[in-house]
This record gives sequence, structure tokens and C-alpha cells, in this order.
Amino acid sequence: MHKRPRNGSTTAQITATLREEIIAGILPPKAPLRQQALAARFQASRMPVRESLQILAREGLVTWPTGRSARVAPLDPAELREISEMRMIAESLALRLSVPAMSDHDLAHARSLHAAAREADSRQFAALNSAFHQAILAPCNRPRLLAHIEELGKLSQRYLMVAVNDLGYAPRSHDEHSRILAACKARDADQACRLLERHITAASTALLAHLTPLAD
Amino acid sequence: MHKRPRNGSTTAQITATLREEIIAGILPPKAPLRQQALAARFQASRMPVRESLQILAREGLVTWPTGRSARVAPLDPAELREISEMRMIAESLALRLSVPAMSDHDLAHARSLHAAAREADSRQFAALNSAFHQAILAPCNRPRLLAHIEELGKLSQRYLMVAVNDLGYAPRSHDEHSRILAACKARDADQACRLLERHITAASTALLAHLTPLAD
DNA sequence: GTAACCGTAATTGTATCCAATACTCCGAAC
DNA sequence: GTTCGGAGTATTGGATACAATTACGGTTAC
Repeated sequence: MHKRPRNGSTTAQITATLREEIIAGILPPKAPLRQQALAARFQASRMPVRESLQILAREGLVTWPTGRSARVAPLDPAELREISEMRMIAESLALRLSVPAMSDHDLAHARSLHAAAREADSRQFAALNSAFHQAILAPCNRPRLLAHIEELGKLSQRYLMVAVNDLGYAPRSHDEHSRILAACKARDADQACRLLERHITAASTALLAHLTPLAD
Repeated sequence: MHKRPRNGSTTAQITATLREEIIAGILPPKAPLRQQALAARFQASRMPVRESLQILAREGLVTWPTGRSARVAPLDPAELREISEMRMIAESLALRLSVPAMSDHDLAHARSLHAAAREADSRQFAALNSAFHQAILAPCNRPRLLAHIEELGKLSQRYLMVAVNDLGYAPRSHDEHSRILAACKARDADQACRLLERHITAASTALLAHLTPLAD
């Protein structure tokens, strides 16, 4: 009955599932997230549900005004701009530290992810896109910075889903990734950072232009 | 008995208190934070205590391996370096956006905080130092970026306490603040960012040099 | 149409219980 | 003396039930 065999972490599972569904848009912006309902859905008690909601609220995927229901955070162009600015500086710093530290193995890994993205459908594209960024940044050896970048990536992924589907942005992104990878191979950190910053800016402005007419 | 009159948020109070005590060093690094003990101390149940611990864990002030007791996060020179790097880029971005947006009122506020810091003792110094940074950055109008900077500030404050007390760093910091403020008044964002970056780097390297011999 | 009101429902917090895991301490083997 | 292992305790993760407060929605009165 109440004999959950201490799997790993109930909270972690609930958090991961909700996060995916929010990012994928299955749970639309402003959808209410009621504790009882979620507890029933995941066959858990309210405690792990509340912890999940708190985590997601701190990540920014959920708004949780005290006393009211938690809700999926709304999509806000101003927020996308801010997130993109933050990604730009954070990824640029990470890449600058990463390029001199990249091993041949790291480069090969990035290359293979990049190759896989060429033939991916739009559902896989987001994941491969993230993975590529992670791959070229990870050698910087800054766990906190990388965690920060990953969170920002998840936030922007919500907006990105729209672009890939509606704008067919994948080919352009793939092309920009090629050039960044080449700069990494040439160990040209400055050039790589410049390209990465432009890559993020370009995606952001394209998205903003596409998103602004969508009023909430 | 169990009639807590819905003050506001029990969790928020517990979190704030613990955070202060961790930053101030009252709770030393690696000190265990047991749920029962904290619940008894704050006359609350374990639920708000757990939520507080989770918040602090996500902020980085507490480590909480699943299944074991939460502990005050250890002081780690590598982490200080990383946090300083992140503060540098984040505050630089914020300042660059803030300088053109600063009103005379904003400048006056920063000036008054700066003046107050001159005559502050070392206990007040940390708070005024934070407040000054917040004051010159807030006009950038980027809530998420500012929240990120505030978190980083709290993390570095733990390390800073050592420096102010042991190194007498306050006068130097005050001098650097003067020059940053002057650049803001002159609306020279580039110069202000350069000075701010140097300010953070200088504090970081001084702290690192002082901290490295202190092995855990 | 708007404002006040009331009943329902949702949230916050408490108390208590259970199972599984982590920790501690002490004795035995080397 | 040091290390290894096991029993017993402490602590955590989670469930459940309950109390109290507060938001929400619909109805009614004006």
C-alpha cells in the first residue's frame, strides 16, 4: 500500500517528467499545477510533488505565488531576451575556458553529435542541439557554470521548440555549429566565442520577431 | 498546540535565518543540518525545514546528498574562482545595461550607500558592499539576471567575510567603488565595466591567496 | 452590469507512522 | 595496534490524516 520501495528519488522522477512536459509544451503556459492532482497522477503523496514544484519554480519553468496554485510559467518575449543575453555571456566564458582544454576525444564527440543532428527530425533536434553545446563547453571544468548554462538552455528550449517547428531553423543552426566546431579545432577561442555569441543572438532575434505577435 | 497563525511563510523565515548563519560562519562548513533538530529549533514541523534545505542546496550554500544529512557546503578555493568568474561576466553585463539607464536618483542612492560604507564596521561592511553593487546594477531592468547576481553575491559573501576581518580589505574595496561610481556618473559604461571586472578579479585573487593554505 | 456574499476547493502547515538506509560503536580477527 | 564486520540506533524519504486559512466561482441583490 504505502510501501514504495525507495526507488531512487520520487521527487527527481516527478521533476524530470514535469520539466519535459513543460518544455515540450504538453503542459501549456499558465496551465495550473495542482498538488492533489499531480500526487494522484504520479501515485505519490503531496510531499514530493511540492518539492518538485519548488525546484521547477526556482528554475523558472513554473510560477508559484504563495497561497495560490503553481502554474506553468508564461512565455514572455522580454524573458527570452534576458535569457539569451545570459546564455551569451555564460557560454562565451565557458567556451573560452574550454577551447584550450579540449582533447581530441572531446572534439570527436562534438563532431559526432553534430553529424547526428544533420539527419535528425525536429523532435530529436532540440536534444542534439543541447548536447552539442554541452559537448563543446564541458571541458572548461566549471561545474557550477555548466549547471547554470544547462538551466538557461532548458528555459530557452521552450521558445526554441516553436522556432524549429514553425521557422525551420534547423539548417541554419547546423551551419553555424559547423563554423564554431571548426574554430574549436583550430584552437581559436576568440573566433569560436565570437561565432557562438552571434549564433545565440541570431536565434534570439529570429525567435523574438516570430514570437512578439503571439500575445498571451 | 499546532495552531501556527499563518504568519506568512514559515519556510521563508527558516531559509533566511539559516542562510544568514551559514554566510556569517555561525554554522561552520560541513556542519550537519539535521531535520529533527532544525524543526525543534524553529518550532516547526519537518516539512518547511526540508523545503528550506532544498532551497539552500540549490543556491549552493548546502550540500544534500540523497539519503544523508544535509551539511553546510565546504569552502573550496576552486569554487570561489568559479563564482568570481561568473560574477564578473554577470555584473559586467548588468552594469553595461544599467549605466545608460541610471537616473539621478539611482546615482544619489549609490553615492549614499558608498558614503555609509566608509564609516561602517566590518559587520555592516558586507551588507553595504552588497547593497552598493545592487544599487548600481538594478537599473538594468533584468530581474532574472539580478537574481542570479544576488545569489552569486551571497555565495561569495561567505568567502568575503574572511577577507574583511583577516586582511582589512575594506579600504581598498571602498577606493575601487569610488572609481566605479565616477565612471557611472560620467556615463562611461566601458570604463565602469572594466573597473568592475578588475574590482572582482582583485578581490578574488587576494582571497584565493589567503585561502589556499587553509586546507579542509 | 456590478458588487457583495457564501460555499467549495486549494494551499500551508502539523503530527504521526513506516520502511529503508546511513551511521556508530564495539568486539573479533589479523 | 589496526582494521574489518555486524548489531543497534539515528536519520532520512515518504505516506497519511487533519486543521486552519485563503483563494475562487457562482449566485444573488441592487
